[in-house]
Amino acid sequence: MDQVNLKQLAKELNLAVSTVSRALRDSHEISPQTKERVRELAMKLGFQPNPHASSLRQNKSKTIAVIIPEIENNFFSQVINGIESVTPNKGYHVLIYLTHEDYNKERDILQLLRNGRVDGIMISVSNTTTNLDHITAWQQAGIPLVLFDRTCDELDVPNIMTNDAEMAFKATEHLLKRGCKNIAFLGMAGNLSISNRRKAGYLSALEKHKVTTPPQVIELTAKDYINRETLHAIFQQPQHPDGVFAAIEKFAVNTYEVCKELDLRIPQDVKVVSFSNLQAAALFDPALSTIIQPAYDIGREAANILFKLIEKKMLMPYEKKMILPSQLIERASTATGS
Amino acid sequence: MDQVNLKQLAKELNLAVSTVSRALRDSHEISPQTKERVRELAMKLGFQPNPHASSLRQNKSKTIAVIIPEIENNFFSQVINGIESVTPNKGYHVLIYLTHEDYNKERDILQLLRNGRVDGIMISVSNTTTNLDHITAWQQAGIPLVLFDRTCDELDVPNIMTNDAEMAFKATEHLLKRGCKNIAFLGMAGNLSISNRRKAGYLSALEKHKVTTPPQVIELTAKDYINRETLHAIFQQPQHPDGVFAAIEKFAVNTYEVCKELDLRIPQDVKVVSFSNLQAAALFDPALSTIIQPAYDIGREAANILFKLIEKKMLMPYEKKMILPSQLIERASTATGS
DNA sequence: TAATTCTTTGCAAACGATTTCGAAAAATGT
DNA sequence: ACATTTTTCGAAATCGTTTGCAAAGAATTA
Repeated sequence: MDQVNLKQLAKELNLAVSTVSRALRDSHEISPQTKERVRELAMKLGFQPNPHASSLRQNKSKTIAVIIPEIENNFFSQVINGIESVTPNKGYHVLIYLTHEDYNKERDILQLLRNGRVDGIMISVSNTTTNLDHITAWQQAGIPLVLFDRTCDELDVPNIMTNDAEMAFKATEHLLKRGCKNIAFLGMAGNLSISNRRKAGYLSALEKHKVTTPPQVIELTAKDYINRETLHAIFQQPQHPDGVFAAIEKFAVNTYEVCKELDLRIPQDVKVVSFSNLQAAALFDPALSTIIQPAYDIGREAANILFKLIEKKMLMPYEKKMILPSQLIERASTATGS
Repeated sequence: MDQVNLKQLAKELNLAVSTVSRALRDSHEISPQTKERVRELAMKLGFQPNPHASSLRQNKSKTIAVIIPEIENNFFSQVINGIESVTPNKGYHVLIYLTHEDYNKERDILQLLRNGRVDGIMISVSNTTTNLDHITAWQQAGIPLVLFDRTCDELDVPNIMTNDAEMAFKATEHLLKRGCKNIAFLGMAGNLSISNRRKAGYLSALEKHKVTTPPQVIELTAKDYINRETLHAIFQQPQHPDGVFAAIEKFAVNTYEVCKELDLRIPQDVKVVSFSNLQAAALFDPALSTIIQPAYDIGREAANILFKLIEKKMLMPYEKKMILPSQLIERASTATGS
C-alpha cells in the first residue's frame, strides 16, 4: 500500500517539501497560484497526510478516549452518540475502552494512554473504583479530562451529570403518593457517587414523608443471576416491599423477572420505577415508569467541555459542574391498584 | 506534560538510545544485566513509548476502526463488546465511527482513514450504500478489511454474518403454523444484502407452504414517525395482516406501538416475530418472539479474522465467509389465540 | 539609485522510536 | 599467542510532517 506523501508531491511539482506542506495548510506565505497547483495534485492523488508524522511533530493526536464500564447499556450508547455528534466537526477521532466495572482495567487503560496517544479523555468510573490515584495522576500530568455520570466528588475535575438526588427524591415520593409503604432501593454495590446521590434522594424522601418502615437499601451487582437470587429471597418474605426504586435499569428488569417467577403482580402487589434509557420501557408488561437521563446531551456537553480544555479555553463556572435534568415518566408499573 | 522518552532514559543510564530501545523490546543482543537496569528505571519513571514515533517508524498503528451505521442498537453494542474481548490482548486500540446510515459519511470516513491511521477496519455498511467503490478501493490498497452482518455479496471480502435466510424462513413458517394467513414482511428500505436475504427466506417459506395471499413486503426507514405512519395506514385497512415478521427490532417496536393505537390485540389479532437482540423482549406486553443473533460472537470472530489478516496469516476457507447461527425464541407474541 | 520592506520559496533541523551497520570487547578455538 | 567467532553496544539513518531561518526576487520607499 504505497501511500502518497509530501515528498512525492514535491518532486512531481518541482517544489520543496516545506512549500507543499505549507500550501496544503493554507499558509499565508504561499502564493495563490502555487497553492492551487498543489491542491489540485493532492486532490488528484488522494493525498492524506500521515497522522503519525503529524502527531509526532505537533505533539497532538487529534484523538480522544472514552472510557466506560460497559457498552451493552442504552445510556452509554446514547452518550457515545452524543460525543460523536461533536468529534467529526472538530476533526477528532474517538477511541473506546471498556473497563467491565474493573478498577484494575481502568487503571491500566489510563496508564496505557499516558503517552500522547490521546489529547484528552472522558471517563465514567467503574463501580469497583475506590482509589482515585490513577485519575489524579492524569490530572496532574495536565492532560484534559472530563468525568460524566459516574463522577467523583472528591476530585476537582469538570464533570457532567444529571440531577440524581432530586430525581430519586421525586421517584420515591411518586411511589409514596401511589400508596407504597415499604419501598426498597436497588443500588449498585460499591461506593459510586452516583449510587450515593440516588440513595440520598431516596432516604430524604422517606424522611420528609415520615415513613416509619425502615429504609431497605439493597446492593446488587453486575451479574444478573446473583441479582435474581437476592431479589428472590427478598420477595419471598411475607413482608416483602410493595415498591421498588431501581437506580439502574438492569435492576428493574431483574425485578420484573423475579416478580413473574413469584406470581407477584405489578403494580398491584409491587410498584416499580427505575432510572432507564430504554425506549421500549413503554412496551413492557406492564409499561415501566422511568426516569430518563439526557444521555445524548450529557455526551455532547462532555465532549464540548473536553474540547474547550484541549483548546485551552477558559471554562464558564457552570461548565465545571454541569447538571442536566432528567425526566420522570409515569407509566403503568406505578399506577394505583384500582 | 513532560513525557519520559528514550533519550532521557539513555542519559540517566549512560547508554545509547538504541541500547535502551533494544533492551525494552527484549532484544537478544542486549545482556541480561543491562536489560534489568533499563527495565528498572523505565518502570520507575513510568516510561511509555510514544506511539506516534513507533507507528511512524514501523508503519503500523496498533489501531483498528469499527464502522457501524448506529450505536443505539443492542446488536451493534454487543458486537463492539465482542470486538473488545479480543483487542486488548493483541495490544490494539479501537476507533469507533458512525455513519448514521449515510453513504456519504461512510465514504468520507473510509477516505479519511486511508493514511495509516488504522491497520484494518471492520464495517457494517449503511443502508444507503449502493456504490461500493470506496470499499473496493480499500481492498485494492491491500489494507485488511472485514465485513460483518451488513455484508456485500458482490465483494470478495471476508465476512461474518448469521443465517439470515434460514431464520427468516423459520420465523415465517412459525407464523404460518400458528395460523397466520396474511403475513407482512417489514424490511429496511434500500438494497441491503441482509434485507434481501431475510426477504428471500420469507418469500420461500410462503412459497413452500403454498400461501395464496400475495406477499406483503413493506419497506420502512430509520425514522420512527414515518414508520408509524406507514404501519398505521396498513393496519387500518380491513384486510390488514394477521402476522408480522420484522427484519429489524425497531420495526417490531413500531408495530407494537401502532397496534396499541389501533386497539389491535397481539397475538389474537396480529402475531409478531422479529429479529432482535433486546434482552428485555421477554418483558414486553406481550413477550416478543425473537430471533436472537449471536452479536457478541460475530464481533469476536470478525476481530479474530481481521487480526489474522493483519498478521498476514492464511485464512481457513470457512473464515472467508463465516455464518454463525441465530436462535428463534417463541414467546407470547406468536402464541395461538386460544 | 540605493536602501528598505514584503512576498515567496527552499534548506535543514526537529519530533521519538526503530533498525541497519559497524566497531569494540569478550569468549572461543587452534 | 594468534585467529576467529560471539556478544554487546553505539552512531547514524529512517519514517513523513512541520517549522525556524535564510535567501532570492519583487515591490516599495527614501
